[in-house]
Amino acid sequence: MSSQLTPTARVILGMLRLGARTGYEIKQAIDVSTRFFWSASYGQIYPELHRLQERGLVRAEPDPRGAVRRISYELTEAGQGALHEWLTDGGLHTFELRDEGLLRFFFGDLLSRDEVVQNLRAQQAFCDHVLEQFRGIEPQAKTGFVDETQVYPYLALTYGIELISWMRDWCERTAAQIERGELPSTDG
Amino acid sequence: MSSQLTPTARVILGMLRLGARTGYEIKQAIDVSTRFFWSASYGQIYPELHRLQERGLVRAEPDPRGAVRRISYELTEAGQGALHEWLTDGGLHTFELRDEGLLRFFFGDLLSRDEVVQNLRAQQAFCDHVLEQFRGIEPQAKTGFVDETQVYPYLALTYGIELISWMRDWCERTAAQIERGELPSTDG
DNA sequence: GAAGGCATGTAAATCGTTACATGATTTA
DNA sequence: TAAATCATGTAACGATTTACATGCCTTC
Repeated sequence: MSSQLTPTARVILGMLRLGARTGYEIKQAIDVSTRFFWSASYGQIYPELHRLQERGLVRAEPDPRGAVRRISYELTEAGQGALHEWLTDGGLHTFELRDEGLLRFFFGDLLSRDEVVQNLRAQQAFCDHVLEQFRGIEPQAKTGFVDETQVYPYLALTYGIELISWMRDWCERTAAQIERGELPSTDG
Repeated sequence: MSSQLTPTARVILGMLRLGARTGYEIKQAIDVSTRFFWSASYGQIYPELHRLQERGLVRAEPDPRGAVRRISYELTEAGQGALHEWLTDGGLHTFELRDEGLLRFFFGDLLSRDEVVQNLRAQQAFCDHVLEQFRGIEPQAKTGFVDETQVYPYLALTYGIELISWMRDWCERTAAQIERGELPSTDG
């Protein structure tokens, strides 16, 4: 068994350890960094913070910054232990992909050549869109998302950029091949 | 709005169109093909088939092959229409990734250099494992998963092989860089 | 005759998103 | 003063996995 931490607990503890303090800050950090491979919504974050507190993995205290009601969290010893244990347990890890573009491509035999090409162009455009988002994030990532002492978030971003670039290229290459008639298509 | 079809309905209709007949056959087809980017379990497939029948997208009839109780489905006109509509609606499509290895890497600043390298090696081993599975599928894919007239399922498989190979390479490259000390690490 | 695969299904639990509700503060 | 943003939360819904239940058929 790999870890007692729920999926959302894993990002939460990690983000707290990197310097995020409130549920709101955790969500912000996720939205500019891990959301492409590990997302979470308020509907998960706030209840999970309560559960983590009950389990003694985080400590909560009202945060007096400004006058807005705000709750700050930090890891307890047990929380740091659980986080480190998860980060180093060699066990099997979640790897899930849900790619509707690829599913459509898989069913390409049910489409005309033109329709397949159109779908590939749409996927390519989607990749371009994601790459734009990534490049918008780059400056923040270089100086650290949560505070300025981290380097791995930026490396993870470059991974994302290279990966999506590869996908984009594949779409382009494949669409071109189909247009040139190098790959068949059955019907419409 | 992209499509009235639930995620599971999309594979089901597609697989039926490619030649699968029963819920069992659909599940088998998924498990050797789309499951890496679009999976489904019996707990979804059977209820969804009932719902699709109620909506008039599939037609059911008892299948007399052998003596085992067995229910065959085929697409109705409406079902074929809905499938084709989904396959060609240019709208936004689901693209979701959940990658725990990458999340661990993202939190690499919380680990020692050695621990990060170990994680990367584990990810690399995971990629090797997936590639083995893919290569085991290759012969079936060449001759078609559901029947022998399709070519796109095989192309989707080669996509998967190239993609995972790229990931594997990245793990290797990055682990080597970290070992050579070209990338820093904060702590343990 | 036992084991394993074929075949269909349900119930419970988990996980996750979306929409909603509330209220304070900051900025235009 | 209106709009946007900060900040916390809940309820409803939808999607998915897992475990269970059943029974037939084939092979050893």
